Amino acid sequence: MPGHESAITRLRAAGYRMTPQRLSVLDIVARRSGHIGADEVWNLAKAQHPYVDLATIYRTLHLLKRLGVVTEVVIGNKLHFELADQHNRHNHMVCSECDAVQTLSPDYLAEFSRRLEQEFGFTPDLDNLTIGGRCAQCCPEAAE
Amino acid sequence: MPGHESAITRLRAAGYRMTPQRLSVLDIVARRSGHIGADEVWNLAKAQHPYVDLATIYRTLHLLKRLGVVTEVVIGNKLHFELADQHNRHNHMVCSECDAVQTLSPDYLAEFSRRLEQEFGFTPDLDNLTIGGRCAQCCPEAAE
DNA sequence: TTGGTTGCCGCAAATCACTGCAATAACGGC
DNA sequence: GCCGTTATTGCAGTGATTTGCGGCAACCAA
Repeated sequence: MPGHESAITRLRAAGYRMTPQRLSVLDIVARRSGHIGADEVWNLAKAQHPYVDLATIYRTLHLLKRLGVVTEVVIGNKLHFELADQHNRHNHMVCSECDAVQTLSPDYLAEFSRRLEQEFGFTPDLDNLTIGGRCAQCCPEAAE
Repeated sequence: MPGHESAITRLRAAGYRMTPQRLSVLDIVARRSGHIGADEVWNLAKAQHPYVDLATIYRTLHLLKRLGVVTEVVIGNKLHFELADQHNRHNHMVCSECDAVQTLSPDYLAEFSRRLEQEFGFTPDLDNLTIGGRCAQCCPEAAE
């Protein structure tokens, strides 16, 4: 529930309209602690509002992402989203074998990010950065 | 042309068979300096071998990626591939606005990678890591 | 409240990537 | 060179996400 007001304000300020569909999506993502798949958002949204289209879910999630209200996590071949909490920013490490997700403090990326900006003028989108690789359990090293 | 031999050897050593389709894909990616889209690989492959299926292209590219022969670059919502050159490793920074691609020395990520491995046992797949963000031209800062 | 503007939604189709399965062909052994 | 084993291919879906379009409704101004 909290976070809605500021998100609605931000939406309006940017010239967007508030609709029941957008409220539903916002509410669903906000209630969930942690990431949630687009399909799951859709299922929950349909319960509140029978004829919501999946395309609307995606468009809304992308809009909220652009506004910085939610962040995107790439897990396997699916997109997940979670409420962007300024007080608890974090990145994700996703295992390409087992899809396990670990969170990571952005402090680990601060120095790297600073250099990209200074040396290349490139502003990395750290909020939505997912790092792929192998977790400790699936690491080839552990298998041998 | 160069790079084929070692790739073929590696394929055989791992118990895979060499087929005309795989040779085509390998040849196409090797001739191209820089990244190439899966659809473009397909078009070029069809010229050499009329009935190649797109599924075969994807399967072959994924196989070559697993063997470390090619690396993957995510550009927009499409996958691109390029020959993995051990003497010229690099990462990619892709602008989410204009899809411009810049290369980046992996040195920038070395320290970061080392910490992930030491502190979490997580082995990031740096060879296939694409960093999204805004390039200098598209950066919001530059617009204001 | 009403009317006009214009952004948003549902629908359908397109796109890109991937998978299951039966037929095919590569490769080692004879 | 021929044969059998079995990895690989082509084909025909399936899954996830995106886009075009016409109608609808949120919002602003009067």
